Amino acid sequence: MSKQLPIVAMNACCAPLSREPLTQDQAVELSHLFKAMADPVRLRLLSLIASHDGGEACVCDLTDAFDLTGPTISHHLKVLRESGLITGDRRGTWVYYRVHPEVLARLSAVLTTTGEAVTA
Amino acid sequence: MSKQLPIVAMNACCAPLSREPLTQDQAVELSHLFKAMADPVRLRLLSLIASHDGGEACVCDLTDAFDLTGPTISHHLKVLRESGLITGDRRGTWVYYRVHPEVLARLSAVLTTTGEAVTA
DNA sequence: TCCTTGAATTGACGTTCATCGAATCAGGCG
DNA sequence: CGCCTGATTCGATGAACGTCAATTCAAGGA
Repeated sequence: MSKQLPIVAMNACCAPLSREPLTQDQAVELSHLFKAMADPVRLRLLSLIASHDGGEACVCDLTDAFDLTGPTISHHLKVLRESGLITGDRRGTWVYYRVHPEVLARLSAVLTTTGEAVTA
Repeated sequence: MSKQLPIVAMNACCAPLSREPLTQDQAVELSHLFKAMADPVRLRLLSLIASHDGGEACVCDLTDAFDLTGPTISHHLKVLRESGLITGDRRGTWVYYRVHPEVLARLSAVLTTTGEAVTA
């Protein structure tokens, strides 16, 4: 399920915000990523996955960390998945998620205020 | 108008996402900032202001860059302002906006995937 | 084969959000 | 003072979003 990188994630994006104005297209592209992170539950999911041992976490672990129903967690994971921030991988009964570090790094680079370029 | 930094922006935030799981409070706090950037218009506003000569831009310039009405631009600027990403400063007839580089830098640091710490 | 457990999908409901037109506020100038 | 221009606020409307209960799907084990 969803092994490949969504297109949106790959060409995201551009020079640092403070360097030159974003084009309309770049802004739309970036907004999808920021929208995916614009929710406390998804931010915690992201950090739970990213900081988990082995760089991956099973849905069962994630669900326990919240006071929310399974379907809701599943929904948020889908949003993160479709934005290209994470990938899911079924192994037997369980599904494991891991983050795409390059995408996170790209976003980090876009927000950079110093002249530094972050090579992914 | 709104010269001081909103509280939300100042203690945002924390170790990199990949280092350790965010607390509920940290996630809520960060989500406000990401929500403010989760819109193409606001991203372009932010980059227009940040990359403008002298680090500031007048609302009149900003409005011209979009196919949107004045009130709509004003609304987006308010969202950015209340999130702590920018400040507005009235000088005579015109209002000039500039970004808070520290806040952007903080966000960038949170998304960092390498072990690097970015000192603001 | 059937049943059980983990995860995703569907459909519905209430809330939040982007956008606009109209009205209002803030300064400068005649 | 009265007007004009730039910017914000207010109120309304339609779309997008977060959440849940119920259902469906996937993979193992009896």
